[in-house]
Amino acid sequence: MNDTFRFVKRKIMSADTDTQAPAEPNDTRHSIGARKNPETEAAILDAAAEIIAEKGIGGLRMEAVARRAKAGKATLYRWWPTRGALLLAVYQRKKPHMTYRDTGSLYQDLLHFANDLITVWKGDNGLFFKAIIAEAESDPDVTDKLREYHAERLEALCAVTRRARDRGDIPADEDPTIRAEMLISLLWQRLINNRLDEKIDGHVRMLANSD
Amino acid sequence: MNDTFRFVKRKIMSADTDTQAPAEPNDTRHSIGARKNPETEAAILDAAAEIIAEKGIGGLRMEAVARRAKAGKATLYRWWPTRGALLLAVYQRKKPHMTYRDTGSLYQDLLHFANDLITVWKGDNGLFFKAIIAEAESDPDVTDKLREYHAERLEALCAVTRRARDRGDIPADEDPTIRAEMLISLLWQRLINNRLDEKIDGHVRMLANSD
Amino acid sequence: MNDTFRFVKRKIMSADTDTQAPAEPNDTRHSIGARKNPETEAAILDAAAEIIAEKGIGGLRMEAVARRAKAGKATLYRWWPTRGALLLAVYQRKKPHMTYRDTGSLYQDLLHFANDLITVWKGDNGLFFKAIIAEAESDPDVTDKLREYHAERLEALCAVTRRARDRGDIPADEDPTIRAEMLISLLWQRLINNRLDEKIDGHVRMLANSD
Amino acid sequence: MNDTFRFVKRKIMSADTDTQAPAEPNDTRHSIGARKNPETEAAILDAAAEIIAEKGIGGLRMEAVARRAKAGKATLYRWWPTRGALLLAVYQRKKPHMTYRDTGSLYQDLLHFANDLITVWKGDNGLFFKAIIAEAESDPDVTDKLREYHAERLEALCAVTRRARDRGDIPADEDPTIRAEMLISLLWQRLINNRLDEKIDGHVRMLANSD
DNA sequence: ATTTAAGCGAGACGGTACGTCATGTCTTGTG
DNA sequence: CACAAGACATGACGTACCGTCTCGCTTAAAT
Repeated sequence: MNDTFRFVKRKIMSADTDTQAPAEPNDTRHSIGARKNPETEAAILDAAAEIIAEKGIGGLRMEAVARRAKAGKATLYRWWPTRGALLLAVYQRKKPHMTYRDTGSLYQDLLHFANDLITVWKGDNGLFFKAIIAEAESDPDVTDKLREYHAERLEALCAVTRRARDRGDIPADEDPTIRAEMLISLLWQRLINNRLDEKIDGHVRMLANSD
Repeated sequence: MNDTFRFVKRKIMSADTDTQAPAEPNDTRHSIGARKNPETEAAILDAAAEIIAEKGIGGLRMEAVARRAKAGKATLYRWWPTRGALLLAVYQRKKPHMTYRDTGSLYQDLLHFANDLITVWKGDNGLFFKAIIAEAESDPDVTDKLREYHAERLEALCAVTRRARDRGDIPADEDPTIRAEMLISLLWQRLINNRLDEKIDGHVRMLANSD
Repeated sequence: MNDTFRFVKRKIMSADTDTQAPAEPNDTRHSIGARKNPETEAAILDAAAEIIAEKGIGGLRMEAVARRAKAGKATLYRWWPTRGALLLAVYQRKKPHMTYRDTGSLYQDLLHFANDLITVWKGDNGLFFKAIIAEAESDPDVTDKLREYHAERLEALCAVTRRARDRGDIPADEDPTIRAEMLISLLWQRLINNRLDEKIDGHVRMLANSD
Repeated sequence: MNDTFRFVKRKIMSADTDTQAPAEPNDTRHSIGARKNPETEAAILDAAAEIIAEKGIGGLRMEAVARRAKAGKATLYRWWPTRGALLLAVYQRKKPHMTYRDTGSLYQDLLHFANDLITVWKGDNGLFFKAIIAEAESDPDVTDKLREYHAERLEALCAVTRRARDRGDIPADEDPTIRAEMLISLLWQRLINNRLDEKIDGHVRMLANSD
């Protein structure tokens, strides 16, 4: 077999009205071999986060993410095949780390928790969390993840109410998850209704009252 | 210019009620003069309700509504210019009428309310309400309407807690909206997390405990 | 049914980095009702013709046609669902009208025909015809159409050879399509091999010789 | 950054030999040092030939070739940088060896040649040759190669017509390439139009007639 | 014997085009 | 003038290939 037909030559495309403009071919990212490029991942998650922050989850378009991240759509879909997956990945990066205090007073502990969460949610995080709630309506994966978040947060807050029960601040026969779930539910509702600014100390006091 | 070369190869459409239903071509609705035709409105809202029930709110397409209702898209957009507006109109027609009992016991009253609402939500209504919550994330009109619903329900439930306060079942200095809002928030959270089946009597008992 | 939910309001999109630039919304074509818009058809066929003339059939992209014609892709696909269909429609518009002379000399008649066709093919028409030949390899519709073209041209040219046979210029028992098909085949081969410039009078003379 | 949220929902691929064939994962080919591996070359050309035979040249994808040949895309592009180059290499391997007989009768010689070529083309070779004609429309290298093939075949067939002229079977002053080119052109046209089955003896007889 | 250099399978990457779908606007013809 | 019908420009969808790239490896030739 000879090499008669081996001729290396690339067709040069003349700059063209019809073919989509390839823009300037400057500092584009490249493959780093047969494995995921962390720079690409970061660029995509950053882009998605920016867009969600700007327009909410309803305005999150996969194309727009790829465009802003200067990534190919195939790359985007390779790692995050649905909008929900992308949304969750973004949220994961900025998931707030909540601290749960132990002041010896249930009222103080719950109030601190509530105020901390409200503070966090007044920034971008609230917008993201609302987006996840909205997406959960249609994406079962997001639904599951949302419930998982809820369970985690509930469990953490239960440590507070359990301490209170051990101290005798709330009835010994009451499930400590009850008051924790009530508080978290209240905060979800306030977030959804854009009512984070309204006062909650009355509610917290009610929850902290022994009986 | 003749059409010699126009030959259309149409792909076979998957049998889907909305996608291409010619149905019976008789009895088409017509204009009834220079005013809105109630038959048209009913047909559209029915169609929308059916589609939401079948595929959820994420599957609600204006085109599909028009097609199923045998209505023109222009007609549809004339009266319900956004998906949210249509959604709200549909919900308006099937909004549950809640009854608030007066048994003389706060625990019983709240439990009845909660169980009634849970029962309602386990049918289509819950799906619709979740859809509205999701849509509220991106449509300010829906957000407003959702808050309005919440306020209405809250006010109605407050009648219950106010009676309890008057009876002395809860502290006299406590805002009666507090326990009402807590209960409603709990139910929202349960709806969102698909946890309507879990028990709530412990929570209600806590809310009904006086001091 | 009240009109509580009827609120006409369009969301104004802020000019945006992510959403594809909508360009200037100047003199865009519009629908003219529930029927095909001839302006649109013309714009699309013009655009396709230009692109083929510039880059050949291999460079014909449906997207590029839509872009240049300022037409939607859906519109394009509605009327010309394949590249081949579009190609044929374009060719139809510029199909050369051949004239077949009757000089009393077979040689002269064939030579005129050949030179006329060569002249036509040296312009865009040859490029188009080559494109159709190429497309026929993969698109059965184009294959059929190409054969049909061939048959038409053959039939027309047969009138010339039939006259010659009646005159006794070629054997009475010879099928008149034979020499016609030979000449056309020769010209096809010359077109495909970019050899239209090479002389053909020797070939024509051979075909015109009685026997 | 963990991968908690990376969950890939892969669609079920339609069973297609090229699309995702892991096949036996053993005995992978390797480099044999700083030179081209003949096994690789064979595997690639075989794969390409199979695919063309199955789906035609329009269905020839570089990716599919690499996949089926279990070769890296870089390897493929290193040696055959364009589809046309690959196509030509494949054709080179199965290029029919034509025999040109000398029966002493021009009619018999031409008829044998024509029938031999038709027989060859009715197998895969015709498909390949049509593919090359199609590809020539857009790839100048293929155009050149095609013309070269044509010239070779023409020259070989000219030996036949030249003998006939020497015998006095055709006019002494006629270029022997003329009848050879006519016959080849006819066969090309028949191939392109899928008309290889139609009879050609009338045409050949005309070409064999002396004066 | 060790270094160097290239071939090789693998597959991620930035892209472009595909063909389909829904959007919201429009213009018709009918009643 | 409301209405059905549906064409239209727009743009996102998710998929498929393109041609380039880097990786980690294998082997043979050069040192």
